[in-house]
Amino acid sequence: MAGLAGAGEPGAKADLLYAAYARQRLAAMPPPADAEAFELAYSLLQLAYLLVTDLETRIHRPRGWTLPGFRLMFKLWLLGPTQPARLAEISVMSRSAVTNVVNTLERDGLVERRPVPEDRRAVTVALTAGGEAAVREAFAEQTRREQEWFSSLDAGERAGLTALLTRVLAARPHDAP
Amino acid sequence: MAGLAGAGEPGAKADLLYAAYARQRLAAMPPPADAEAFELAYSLLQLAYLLVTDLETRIHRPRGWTLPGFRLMFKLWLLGPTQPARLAEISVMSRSAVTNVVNTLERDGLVERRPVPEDRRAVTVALTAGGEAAVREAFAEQTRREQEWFSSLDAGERAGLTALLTRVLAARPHDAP
DNA sequence: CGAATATTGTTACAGCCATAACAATATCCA
DNA sequence: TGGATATTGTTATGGCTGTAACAATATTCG
Repeated sequence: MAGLAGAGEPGAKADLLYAAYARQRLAAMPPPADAEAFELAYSLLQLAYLLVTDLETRIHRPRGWTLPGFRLMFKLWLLGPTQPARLAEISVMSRSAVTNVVNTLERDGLVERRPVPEDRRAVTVALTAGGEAAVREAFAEQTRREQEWFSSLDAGERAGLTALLTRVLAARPHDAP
Repeated sequence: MAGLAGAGEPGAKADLLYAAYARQRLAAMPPPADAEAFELAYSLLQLAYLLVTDLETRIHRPRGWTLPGFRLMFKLWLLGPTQPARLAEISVMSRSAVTNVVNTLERDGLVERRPVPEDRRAVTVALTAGGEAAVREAFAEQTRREQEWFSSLDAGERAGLTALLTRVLAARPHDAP
């Protein structure tokens, strides 16, 4: 507590001060406490959370859209009309989550559901013309903003970061999603 | 589409196949498309999402808790009784989100709200005995699981990954959260 | 062929998150 | 001192997420 209370620097971010403090406290604890594991997981989750929040509030919300909606539309943009079950699989999401996102996108005229003649249970989700325009517009802005976020790393460092993340992703625990 | 349709390997994860396909498609597009930026942001967000989902479903939900609830209790464990506004600040969350999480934790007897004599608007959130036991238990399990997730990297690589993430976090855009 | 099983999409429910508006209280400063 | 301003926590509303249950349809296989 005392370690954090000081926290004097004017531009200092509260989340970084907390992380440093937590790391130091955990380093003084016996196992299973693991200061390195904490710091890695914390920085990963925190960076992802901040990036998501930033993209959401800065790019998508002002247009009346959402980041999950954009990510789904982006997949449709690359893949063409796709069934919800397939979208859920490549997004590693539940089918009901896909249903919800598609509902709001459809309500706003960005995608449409089409029946599948060969399978009367199934449905295909497709971008409308408006949806495609929305994807193009948001995609350009989002790319620009992502570049800003990682501009503190040079190209080699960015490649190294991507490589490490990709390796962890590919080697994820066998009983993980 | 054709590039993804094949996707033959039995153990292949659909999200990784999609990422590889998207990267390849973007690489063939003119700017502002940026395949490297996409791959970096995608792998970061995807890894964070999968890790969060895994911790949530494997560790916290089975005990009737949630990951956001745990993260808040963990902060209380390190910091002691803390005001919601301060928790919101170090979590980079809205105050209403803190209110919601505290509500369910309080309902389940894991934390309690205490009035602050010096400021009649304010409140302090504190762990109960049950809450502290819950934190200790979940903390040990979560640390173990995090170690599993990153076991494909050696200690030096993990440190390098942490360093890169920390740098991006510290140098985040000035107008970002 | 037909019954058991699997798949598809949806709904109901609960939790988290954000924004906006609010009442209560505290602080500032003219 | 007292009115303007700021802060604190909560509520309302809407979107995303998961789990579980469901009806409709497809597939499997005895």
